[in-house]
Formats: sequence, structure tokens, C-alpha cells
Amino acid sequence: MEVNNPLYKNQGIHVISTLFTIDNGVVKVLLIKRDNNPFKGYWSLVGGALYNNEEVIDGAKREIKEKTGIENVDIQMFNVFSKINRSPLLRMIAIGYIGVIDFNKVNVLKKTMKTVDADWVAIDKVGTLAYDHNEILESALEKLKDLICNSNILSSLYPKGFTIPEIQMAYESVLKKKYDRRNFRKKLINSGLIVDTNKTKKFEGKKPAKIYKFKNKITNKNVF
Amino acid sequence: MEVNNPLYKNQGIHVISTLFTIDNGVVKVLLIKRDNNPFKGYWSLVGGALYNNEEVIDGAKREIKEKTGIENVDIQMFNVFSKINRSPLLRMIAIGYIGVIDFNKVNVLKKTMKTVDADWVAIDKVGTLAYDHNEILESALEKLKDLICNSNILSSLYPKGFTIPEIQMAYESVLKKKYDRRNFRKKLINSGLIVDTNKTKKFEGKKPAKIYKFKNKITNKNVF
DNA sequence: ACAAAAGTGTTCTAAGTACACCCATGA
DNA sequence: TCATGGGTGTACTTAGAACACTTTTGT
Repeated sequence: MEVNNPLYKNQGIHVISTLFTIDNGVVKVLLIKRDNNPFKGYWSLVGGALYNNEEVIDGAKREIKEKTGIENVDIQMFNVFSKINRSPLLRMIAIGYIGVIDFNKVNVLKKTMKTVDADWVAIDKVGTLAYDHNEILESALEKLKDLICNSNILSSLYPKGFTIPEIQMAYESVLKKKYDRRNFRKKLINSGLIVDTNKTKKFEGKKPAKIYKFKNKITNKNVF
Repeated sequence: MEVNNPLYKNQGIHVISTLFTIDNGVVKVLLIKRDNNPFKGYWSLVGGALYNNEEVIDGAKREIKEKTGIENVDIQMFNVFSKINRSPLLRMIAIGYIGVIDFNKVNVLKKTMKTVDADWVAIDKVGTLAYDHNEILESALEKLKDLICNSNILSSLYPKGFTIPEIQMAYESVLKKKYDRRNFRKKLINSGLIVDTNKTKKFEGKKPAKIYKFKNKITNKNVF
């Protein structure tokens, strides 16, 4: 690699996180309003440019903290975005991260050094975002569907566990499908993703519901 | 993004392709021997630095062509590697691509501008590679297992189709498991990945075998 | 006792597992 | 006609889909 070849110059990496929550059956994504150019005044996903002294996932977490105040969020890489003009300043490659957060348990900063607003926005109410963030969001939504079927990604929404009926709402809102109560229960239970806690949760005038929680380690079953 | 912030300087992107083949039941990976520093004389996966005027996948394909002569290969992104000192020159992030090639149908250049040798190496005979390429290879092998179970990635090995017994060898060598002949057949057929071509292939002294081929479009079935 | 929502059960069908048997070929 | 390896079939078990019924609670 000839370091001085102009074809290698002026490149950088964006770390962009798509942070979802589920608010009363509505899937929402965390957006921030930019205070700087480019795209000043636009809403965008949470992220920024990677430092050259940090790993990608750490950069993503740093950006999340800087621009929203949120710490200790579990995120995972899901795609890469590299359209040549996706950023006007430098040639920037974006590494996309995805995470799920309980919106009740975090206090999102409305204003930071580089943002003037922040909000959880229902995914079908999202307008035109900065950069290629609409494309990143679409890709993240696909990945989210995959992850709730095959991982414990929703466990952050239910640190104390959940009842089957209440988590069914979450599945239905992400997957945009309705499921039979009884079959959903059976399927989720022998999916191997969750375990019974032997506790129950009482609702007024209703039969108490069993509380389940996600396993920490998910062993993914292979087709072959 | 303050473009002149030193934390953003000297970054680049590697596009690294892990190209597999299956040679008589042995899974092999295409390695090239470097003629330049860093890691001069080391074997490595196929790749190099991304240009700032090309998309990531196009850069990966350009590098494959430059360093092996292979064109028209199907590759897909599978992971990102970002250890801080993975490259000694600049801070380089690696985007990993994976592909499967029929080693009989390509003519791999033994020597190019930047390589002095190239070879298909059995995956359990691979030594210490340049950069973090051993780690990338491990990750690619995991992805390969996933892909042969859920996609038509092996179709490039069998452009004219394949018989069930011969492709079973391929599955067994990648997944490192043995399968019952009869059950493997049933499972692969109603996996939805392949279709019958109504042709047969004759072997000496044996019953002719039906030829199947992979579907072009795989509709992946969701758990929920 | 009643409504509301939780939990359990049944039947049918489709797919996975572990087997044994038959078929087409060339020597 | 025989060995070789390919193709088909059966019994058992397990999981998904479409259903109806019972249980616990507060009013």
C-alpha cells in the first residue's frame, strides 16, 4: 500500500447506531437533531466518525454516550454502507450497529455539544434523515426481525422478566404479524430462547401471569 | 466532524476476501504470498486497501482481480475487523467478504504486481497469515457453515448441477459432520434450496444419479 | 356470578431420526 | 449374477397450525 497514493487519502469511518425501543406496542428509533454541518438541522441516527485509537464497537458506544448520554448499551454490527457520496466531507464508510433499549430506563439528553434535540420516533413516522440514514434504518429493521426470532435482543426491555402475553405484543409490532395466543406461547417456550422464573405477575381482576426471562446464552440451532 | 482533528487522520479500509473451494472433500481457502511490506513473504487472504472512489464490494472484487486474476466472483460481506494495531502502516478497518469458487474453473495467477505466489490451501493446513487474517478466516468459516445451510452459496461449485451424494460430501466437509444418506437427501430436497433438473449423471457400474441444481432465489423462512 | 385475561389441551399435519429395502449399471 | 452405489419407503417421534376449554382474579 503506497500510503501517499491519493486514492487512499481522505477516508474515514462512521459508526452509526440504530437504537430501537418498543413503546406500548409501537416500535420506535432514537433520533438526534444535528447542530452542525453537514446536514445541520436534520434528524439522524446516533453516530459519528471513528477515532483512529478505538475499535469500531467502542467508537459506536462513545458516540452514543456523547450524543445521547446513554451508557452500557448492548449493540452489534449488522451491515456496512459505502455509497461513494454518502458523506459530503470525506469519503466515509459507515459501520451500522443495532441495539434495543428500554426507553423508560434511560434519560436521553435533549441537547449536547453537537445535537439540539433527541427523541424516540415511531418507525413509520420517520422523515428524511441526514446522510444515508434512512437506508441504514431500513436495513436495521430487517436485522431486528431476524434478531428477535433468534436471539435474546429484547431482554434489555425486560430486565425483570416478562409475561408471554406482554412480549407477544412486542413480537407482533416488530414482525407486523398477529399470532395465535396459544401457539405463540408454545413456540416461544420451546424456541429455547426463554426460561420460566417460577414467579408471577398480578394484574387487577385477571389471573396472575407467569414471568419468563431470556437466557443469557442462546445456542443457535443449525438446519443441518 | 472537524476534518483536521488528528483523531480522524490516517485511517483507511481494507477489503479482505476469504475465497473457499472444495477439492475432493477438502475445504480450501485461496491464499496469496505477499511481495511487499508489511508482511512481505507472508501468506495472506486476498485483499488490499479500498480506493476512495469505489464502493466496498467493488474494491473487494478489484483486489481479487488484481491479485489472483479471478473475475465475476460472487462475494458477500460477513464481518468487520477493527483491532487498533491490526495494520502497522495506518489505522485500517477491514471489511470481510466471503465467496465460494470452483477451483477447476479459474486460473489463479501465481504472480502479480504485488504477489509472488498463490494457492488453494486446506483450511487445517493454514499457517500464520499476514495481519489478522487468521482471525478473519475463522470468522469466515463460521459464516460459511451458516451460508451452506441457508443459501445457494455452493451453486458456483456446480454450474451444471450436482447429484445428492456428491454434494453431501461438500456439506460434510464444511460442517464436519456425517449424515445419513437417506435423511440428508430428504432434508436437502425439502429445504427449498434445490430443484430437480430431470437429468441424470452416469457412473461406471452404478445406477445413474439424478441431477439437482440450486434455485437462484432463496426465500428464507422465518422462525416466527 | 361474571367479565377479563391467563393458562392448558386436542387434533391434524409436516418434518426430523433411525432404520431396511429395491434398482440400474458394468464387469 | 454380482458388487457397487443411487434411489425409495416405513415407523416413530417431534414441532407447527387451528382450534376450545378451564383457571384465577377483582368487582
